[in-house]
Amino acid sequence: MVSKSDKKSQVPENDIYDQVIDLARRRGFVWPSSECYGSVAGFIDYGPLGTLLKRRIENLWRQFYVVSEGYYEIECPTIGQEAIYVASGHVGGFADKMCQCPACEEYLRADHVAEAHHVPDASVMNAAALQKAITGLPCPACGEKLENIEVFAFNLMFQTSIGPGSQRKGYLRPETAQGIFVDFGRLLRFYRDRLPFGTVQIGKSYRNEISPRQGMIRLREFTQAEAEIFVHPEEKNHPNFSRYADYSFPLFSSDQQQAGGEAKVYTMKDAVAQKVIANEYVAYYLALTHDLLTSIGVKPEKLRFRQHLPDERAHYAEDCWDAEIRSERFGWVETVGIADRTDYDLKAHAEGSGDSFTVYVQFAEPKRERRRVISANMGVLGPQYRGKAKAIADALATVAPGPDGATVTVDGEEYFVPSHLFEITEQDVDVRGTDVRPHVIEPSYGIDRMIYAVLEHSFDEEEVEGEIRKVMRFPSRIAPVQVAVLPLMTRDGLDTIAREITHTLHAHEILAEYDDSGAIGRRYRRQDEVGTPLAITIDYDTKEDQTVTLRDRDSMKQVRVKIGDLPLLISGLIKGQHNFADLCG
RNA sequence: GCAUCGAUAGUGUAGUGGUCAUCACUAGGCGUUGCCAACGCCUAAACCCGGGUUCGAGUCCCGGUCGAUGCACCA
Repeated sequence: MVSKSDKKSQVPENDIYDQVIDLARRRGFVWPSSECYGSVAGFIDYGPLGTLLKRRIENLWRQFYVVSEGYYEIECPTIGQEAIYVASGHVGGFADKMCQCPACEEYLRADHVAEAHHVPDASVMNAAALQKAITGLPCPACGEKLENIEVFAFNLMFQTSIGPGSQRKGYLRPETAQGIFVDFGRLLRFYRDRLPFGTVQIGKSYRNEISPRQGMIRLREFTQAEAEIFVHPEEKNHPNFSRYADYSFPLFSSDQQQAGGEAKVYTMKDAVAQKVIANEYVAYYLALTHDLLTSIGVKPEKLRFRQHLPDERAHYAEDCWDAEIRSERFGWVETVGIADRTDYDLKAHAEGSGDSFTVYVQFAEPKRERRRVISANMGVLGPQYRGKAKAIADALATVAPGPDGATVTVDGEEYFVPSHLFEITEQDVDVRGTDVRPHVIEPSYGIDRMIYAVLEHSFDEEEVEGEIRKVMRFPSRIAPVQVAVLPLMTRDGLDTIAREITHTLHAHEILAEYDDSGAIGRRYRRQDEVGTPLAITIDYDTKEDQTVTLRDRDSMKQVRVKIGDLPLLISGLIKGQHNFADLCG
C-alpha cells in the first residue's frame, strides 16, 4: 500500500520499475500467472529463480524468528471454517458495503456516500439502513440522484464450501494470524504454560481485492510471514532488549506526521524512554525488522518506520508501525506491519468458542485473601425446592444476603431463602495466581513486497568497456544461484574438471550452475544479471596445479584458489563469514 | 469499476486494407576462441482473445483480457 503522505507522487526519472519487471520476467523470477489463457490481475507466478530467491528470503526470516528468537513455526490450513472468521471479525468487518450508481455505473462505498452527507453513524449501519440513508443523495461520481439502488456487502474474503451439499461455509484465510490464535491452547501447552512465547507461520493468504494494481505490490494471493508473540499484559519489556537498545534508524512518528515533519533517527532505548514507541516489545521488533530487511538487500536509506496515525490505527491496537520501503515507482510501500494488538484476538476467540484463552500466572508470593463462603443446608433446601435446589444453592453464593435471608432469582423466579437455611463463613485462602489473557505483539511481513523491494534495490547498471553491465547485487546469502562453474574451453578435459567441481559443490549443499555455452565474458554477464555472487573458471593452469579462478560479481575481481578449498571457502563467502576483499589480501 | 493510452518472436522493434510479417539482440546447434556480452555458418521463435466490416484485417469498428497513468477502492 502506498502511504497517504506520498499519494500524489509522480513517476520519477530514475524509475527503474519497467527494467526490473522486464528482467524478472525474462530471467525467470516473476511473471503473470496463466498467460496462455490471458492472465488475471492480482495473481503472479514465481519462476525458477524467483522461487529460489523467495525460499532463501523465507529461510533468512526463519533464521531470525525461529532459530534466534525461538518462536517455532506452525502450518495451518488456508481454508478456515466460518466460525473462525465470524469471531475474528472478518465476516462482518472485512466487507465493504457497496452500491452501484444506476446512472454512471460507478461502484461506490455506501457508507462513504452517507458520511459525505453527514448521515450519523453511517459506518456502523447495516445494508438496509444504508440503502435508505443514501437513496436520493447525489452520486459523488456523476451527480445524478441515487434511486432504486441496492446496497450489497462486498467481502474481501474468498468464500468456498466444505464438503458436498455446501452445508458448511469456508473462507480462504485473509491472513495467517488466525490459525495461530485459534491454536492458542495447544501452543500454550507446548510452551509449558508460561509467558512469553511466540509462534510464527509463513504461508499464502487471499484477499479478493476490488482492483489490484501495481504488479507484485497488491496481489489477490500473497505470502505472509507472521509472528504472534504472546506476552503478559503488564510485562512488555523484552527480555533481550539490550540486543537492540542502541540500534538506531529513522522513525516517522504520528506526532511528526501530524506536525508535517520528517522521520527522525532514534535509538530504540531513547524511542521507548521518550514514549515514541509504546513499549520494548514493539521497539525490539522494529529493530529486528530493520536488521532483517537490510540483510536481504533493502537499502537502509530507502527504509523507514511510520507510525499509524490515531485514526488509521485499529481501535484495539495499542501501537502500530509500518516498515515502509521506498520504491521509485510506488513511493513508500508498506511492507511490514508491527502492532501491539492487545488481547483483542484472544478475547474474540474466547467469546466465539467458549474456551478461556488465558494463562494461569502464578504470583511470586501467594496472596492471602479473605473469602466469604456460603454453604447451604441442602437437607432442607432439597426436599423444599426439589429440582431447583441445586440452582438456588449456587445462586446463593453470588448474592449479598440481608439480615433475615437472601433473595435469589432462578429461571426468572424469585425465591426467598431464610437465613437459617444457609451459613456464611469467612475463610483465609492462599491465592497462588490468576488467569491472564495475554497481549499479542504481531510483526507481519508481506513477503512478495519484500521480494519486489529486493529486486528493485539490487538492480544496477554500470558501464564496462563501453557496454552496459546489468547486475543484480543480491546479498550473497539470498542469491538464487550461489556459484557458476565455467570451463574456459569445452575441450582438453577442462569441462570434465568443471563438472566434477560442480558435483562436489552440490554435495556440500551449494547451488552451483555449470555453464559452458558461449564466450566466457558472455557467461559472466549472464550470471551477473541473475545475481550469482561467485564464478569459478577452470583454465589450463587448473590441470597443472589444481587451482581455479574465483570471480566476485560486484568487483569483477578474480583470485586463484585451490580446488580442495572451494566448498568451505564458498560456503563462508555465501554466509558472509568472510568477504571477497580479504581473499585478495 | 470509470476515464485516457497501449498490446507484433524470449526482449526491443518495422509494417499505406493486398505475398504464410522487418530488423537487431537473445536463445539453441556446429566450428573457432587462453578470462569479462568476440567471430563464422545454421536453426528456432510473434500479430492478446472473441465478434464485426471487407473479395481480403497485424492494420478499420465493437466487446473482452492484461498492462501503464489519473480517479475510486485498499479490513
